[in-house]
Amino acid sequence: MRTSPRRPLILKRRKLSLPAEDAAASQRAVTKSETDGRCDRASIEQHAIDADSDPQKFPAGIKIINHPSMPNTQVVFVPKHANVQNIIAALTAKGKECGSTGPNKFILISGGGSLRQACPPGAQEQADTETSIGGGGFGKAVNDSNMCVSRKLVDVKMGDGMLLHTAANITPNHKPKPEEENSTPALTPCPLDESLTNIQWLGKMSSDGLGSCTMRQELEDKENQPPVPQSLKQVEEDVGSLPCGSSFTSWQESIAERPPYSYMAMIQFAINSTDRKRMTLKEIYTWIEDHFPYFKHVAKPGWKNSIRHNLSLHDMFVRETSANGKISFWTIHPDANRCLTLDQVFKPMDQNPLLQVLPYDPQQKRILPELQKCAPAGSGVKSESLGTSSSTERKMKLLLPRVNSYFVPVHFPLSQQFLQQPSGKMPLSSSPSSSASTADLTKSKHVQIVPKPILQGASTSTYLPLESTKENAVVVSEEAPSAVVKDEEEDASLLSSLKENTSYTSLKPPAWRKHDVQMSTLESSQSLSYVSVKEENHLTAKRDCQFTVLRDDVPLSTWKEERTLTAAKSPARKLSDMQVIRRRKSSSRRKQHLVIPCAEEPLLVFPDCNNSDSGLVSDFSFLQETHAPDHPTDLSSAQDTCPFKTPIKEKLIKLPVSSTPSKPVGTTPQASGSEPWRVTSLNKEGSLPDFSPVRLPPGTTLTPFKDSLDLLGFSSPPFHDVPLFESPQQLLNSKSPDMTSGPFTSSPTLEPHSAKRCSKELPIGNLTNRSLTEGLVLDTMNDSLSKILLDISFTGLDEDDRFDGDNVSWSQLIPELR
DNA sequence: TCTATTGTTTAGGTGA
DNA sequence: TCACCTAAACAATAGA
Ligand SMILES: [Mg+2]
Repeated sequence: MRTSPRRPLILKRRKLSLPAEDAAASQRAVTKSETDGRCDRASIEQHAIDADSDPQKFPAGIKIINHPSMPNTQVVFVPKHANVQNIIAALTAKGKECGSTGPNKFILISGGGSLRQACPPGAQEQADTETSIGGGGFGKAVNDSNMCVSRKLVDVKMGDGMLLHTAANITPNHKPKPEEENSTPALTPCPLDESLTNIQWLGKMSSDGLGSCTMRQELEDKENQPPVPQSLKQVEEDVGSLPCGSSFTSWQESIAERPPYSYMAMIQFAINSTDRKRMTLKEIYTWIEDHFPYFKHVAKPGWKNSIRHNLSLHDMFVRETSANGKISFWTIHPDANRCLTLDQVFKPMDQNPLLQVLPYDPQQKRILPELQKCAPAGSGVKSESLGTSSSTERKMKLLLPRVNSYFVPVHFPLSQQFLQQPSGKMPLSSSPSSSASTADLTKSKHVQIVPKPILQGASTSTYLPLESTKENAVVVSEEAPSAVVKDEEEDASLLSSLKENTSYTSLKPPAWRKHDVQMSTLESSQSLSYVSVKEENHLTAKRDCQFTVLRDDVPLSTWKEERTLTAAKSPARKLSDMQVIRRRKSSSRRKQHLVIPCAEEPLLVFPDCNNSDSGLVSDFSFLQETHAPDHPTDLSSAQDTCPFKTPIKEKLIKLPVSSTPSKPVGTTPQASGSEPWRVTSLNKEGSLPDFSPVRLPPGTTLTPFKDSLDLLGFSSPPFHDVPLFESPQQLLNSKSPDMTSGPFTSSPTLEPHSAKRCSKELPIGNLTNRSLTEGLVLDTMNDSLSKILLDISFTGLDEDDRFDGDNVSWSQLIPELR
């Protein structure tokens, strides 16, 4: 039935001959479940029974009663021994009874009682109250009369903050009147043929009842075996095992709901959830299963195949092996890693008004996960997806629009401190003479600039404006470190890293407060370094940086910072020991030759300004190491080293990355001996290789820049109308009017974030400008890519006595310019 | 040798 | 057309 993964799973309602079930047995079952002493079940049921002294009984002792307080809601008590068929039969029968006017929400309560195992007594009491009365947890049930989705979920508020997703609706788009609730079943037409049961969590289950977990696991090992449903109890246990006190999205709570993330996104989430930004395949499996019970309980085992497929297919996922070659770690290519984590994709809507206007991606039934945030723990914020069939119960607000823009973190090797604040706080104006208040600038200066260019054939490193409008543009290109340090400790730390994968760091409540982030030069270097500074803090990394403010090809300034690697804390360790072992393609099926660390890859130095620069290349280039190529082997195989080989991109840009006949190699002219992928990573539209799980539907334009894309051309000098900033202050005081009206202007907030090894993200110590982080999730890799927004903050310009307003010079800001 | 796991690649389908 | 999903073939590898 489910012919497409995008198609919601719908159980066709069938006429079921409800097997007569011994009422006594049913009652026994229920009673037994009550006497299991699991938290508040008895209380719940008792209360429910009190509210409805005549619960309807269905096969296997399933009882359905009206919710004591919630209209259109019924409580379904599922005895332990009831199987899925029983539940379906009961719901079907109930739905048939009530017809279109019947309750459209059902709260399923399993008789297993294991749900409450983890609940402390106090919490149980609370749960009892909330659940039975229906005011707390039940009250959160979404009851959107306008919702067009066919599924509604009812949360059962658990004692410790957990939410149990248990219910599904029966009648979509129908909000029965209260007086219709108890209508005689036989008297009303039954619309359930189309709708019953969009009960995904049931639908995924096979008809052969509830299999044992063990059996399921055995079969699950065979990836091509159909999934075996788990018992409700097991499911509930797993659900209950989710961390308490955290805010969960429905797919995190429910085994029924498939997470609205692509595999690629989930893999990124998984990998980025670790400090080292790497995971073994098994760890990825585990992480996904832990965070998305759907995959643990419902999804076919073939999802693992898909994971592997994605890992292999997408070039952003790079496999590295331990020094001994026995362990393969999957990492995200530093150029592609935006450090997407699960906690970044949702944020409380009430804390970011901007999000409320953010569009829903019509091309994705699933909400753009990367553009969403979830309510923080305990906030009680229930959200609902923006519009749509994805219809998660909670209100999901897009974090950022799927616009043709994204922020480019700019890493300044400044001795001055950085201060970043939400751009929305920034009274940036379109010109230095604007009304930007000094007071606002006192704390932070933001510059959001630079259109993201789409240029065909662009091949250089600097950003090009998409338009020759009046926008001020700052072009910043920076070399970012991209080395992956490997050493023998990898293996030793494997176990620990395995443990950390299950942490729920991503579930921490988003911090939507401003942070004045400061960093020293050293901190900057460390945090910016792709090497495992945190872990390998004996490394001190400097890197070449190029900072270019362009106007008509005139570089305002550039600097370079020499990057060195030293073994400060571990002198005994030689650099060679820390070489990245990255596989490259090989003839082997388990291909990918071992490659040298990125840090030692040939440096590609782009011209500071080049009309043909796409900016996209810069996006890569500034992330590259600038070491001299001390590994000729890597040089010789520059073509082969392109890790990005998404077929589409390859087809379009002929990236010489393929090791297969279907992926032509070497069709792209070598660009000055540099790694071609760094300079020719444009598809026909000039987009970046797609590292992003976020997709922007063609034609989507949320910023005014889009329309000016066609203004770009190779014949036009970049930043034709871009003023040249004489000073940082001027730069900071200037802002494109478009930006002020853009969707980003009010959103960014700061949140502590580990940013190492993340591209397009400005790590500042352990803190990262939230705006940058969020900006990273924007997909700029597709056709609609139109803009790059620079988010630059200069902290301390006002605090520092050395700086005197507009008198601040670049040389002051950048010591290298002196 | 067998099996399981892991990794790569191709192919086909679906929805927007 | 594209992104994404799913399935599958195939191979390398590790371990029993
Ligand atoms: Mg890959």
